[in-house]
Amino acid sequence: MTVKHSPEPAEIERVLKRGVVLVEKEEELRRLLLEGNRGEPLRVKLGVDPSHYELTIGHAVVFRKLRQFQRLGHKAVVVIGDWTARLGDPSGRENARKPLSAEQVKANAATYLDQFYRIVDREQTEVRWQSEWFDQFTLADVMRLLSYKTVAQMLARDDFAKRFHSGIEIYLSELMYPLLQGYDSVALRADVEIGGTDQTFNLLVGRELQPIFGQPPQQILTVQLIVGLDGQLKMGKSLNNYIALTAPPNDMYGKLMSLPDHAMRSYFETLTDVPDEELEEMSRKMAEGTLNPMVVKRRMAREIVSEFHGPEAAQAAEEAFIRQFSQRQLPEEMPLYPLTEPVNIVTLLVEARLVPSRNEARRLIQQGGVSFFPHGATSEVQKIETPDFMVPPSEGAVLKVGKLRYLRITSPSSSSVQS
RNA sequence: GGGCAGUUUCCGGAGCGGUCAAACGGGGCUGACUGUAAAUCAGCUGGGAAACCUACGGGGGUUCGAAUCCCUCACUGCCCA
Repeated sequence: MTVKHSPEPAEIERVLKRGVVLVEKEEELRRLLLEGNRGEPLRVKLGVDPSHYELTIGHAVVFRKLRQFQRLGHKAVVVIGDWTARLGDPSGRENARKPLSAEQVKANAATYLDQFYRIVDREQTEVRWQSEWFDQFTLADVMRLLSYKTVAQMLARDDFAKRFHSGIEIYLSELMYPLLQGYDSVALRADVEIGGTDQTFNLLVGRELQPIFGQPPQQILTVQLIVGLDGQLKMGKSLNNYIALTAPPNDMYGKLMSLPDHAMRSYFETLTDVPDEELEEMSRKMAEGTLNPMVVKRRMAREIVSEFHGPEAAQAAEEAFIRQFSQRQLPEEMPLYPLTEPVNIVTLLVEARLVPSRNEARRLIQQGGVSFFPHGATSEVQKIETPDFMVPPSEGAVLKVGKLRYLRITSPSSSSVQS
């Protein structure tokens, strides 16, 4: 692997600006990217928290940035934070987390990397584990590390400060977190570290630690965190406002369409390669009222789904979306449920797992949220008004619960004939 | 080491012996409107057909009856040393 000989300045600017919030010493990083690092690829570090493995498209923002570095010929260095996972990332968190078993960490890391390699080039990636160096650490090493930072410096970090002032507990182990993560940069001789804006403090600690250990300080670059489906809070699994990185195309498309308009710009910037000039123009036209935001959002959804699943899948997802939601037709794909004899609606909804409890099913019926299409797409809609309704075992009949939940009835005999 | 305050349903937070599955807000869900947007309006939001069961940090008690009183254990915050 070699560094690109004459990297395009425009490409470099894109790496430095697009979706980026902060570059510490931008000039230095630009120079490294332009002139190279004495012929060596830069080692671009990303810390991975193996207590999470269900990734969201929010993670993809950082991954894409990493890939941009790779395209310039640089090397991704991934650190699996098996030690820091035991402390729990204090970022925006309130409760201590249970420590994970070694096997769990390993399994999580494997799942994480599978998803990671959907975006980042495996060949240009080096994977390392914190335990490689921290298992060797002695108490003396720990003490030395602790002596480099003061309490006041640690409390400068805004989430610590907030917790401290509002009387929420902060464990000493949590205070170690930035130091351990920072030391990773030393162990790896990182040239650059990237992360979300919530990692800024941790990245800076790495930068401060390296010179103490006789290394040049890493450059740091943070990318925007995208907001979740609610349009307010950052996307996260615990907030249940996320789109999974592995979400199937139709699901991903639909969720993207449900984003509030104001979130579109940052999604475009961080998850697509649509040029800035085009984005400017779209913003302008929307402000003038000559361009319908819905059209823009479709473009956004298409571009992003295409990033993860390719253009054909994106196109198909768009068509399915328009059929189902704009034209209010039934979706083509839905779960099947075999039925041989009439079954009570409440029982069916629970057994088909469309609803978590019988009370919930009854509530939905009472609220007019359940409807029935006796003959599938071609038939009339029938609103179910009583929990005593019996669902007939008619092939192709469809149940709709709320806006998104569907079930198609099949009769086992006929489906076996078909197959 | 000592003193004080606290631990409530998904989250925040009321409740201070029965009328508590628990006010209110947030979130979520359903419906109306719509561009599956935002905003808005209305309703619902432990399980069970019901009897009733499970829930108010853990355990034990007092009482006809406890989220509410007592003891104890655990955890957290604050103050003094």
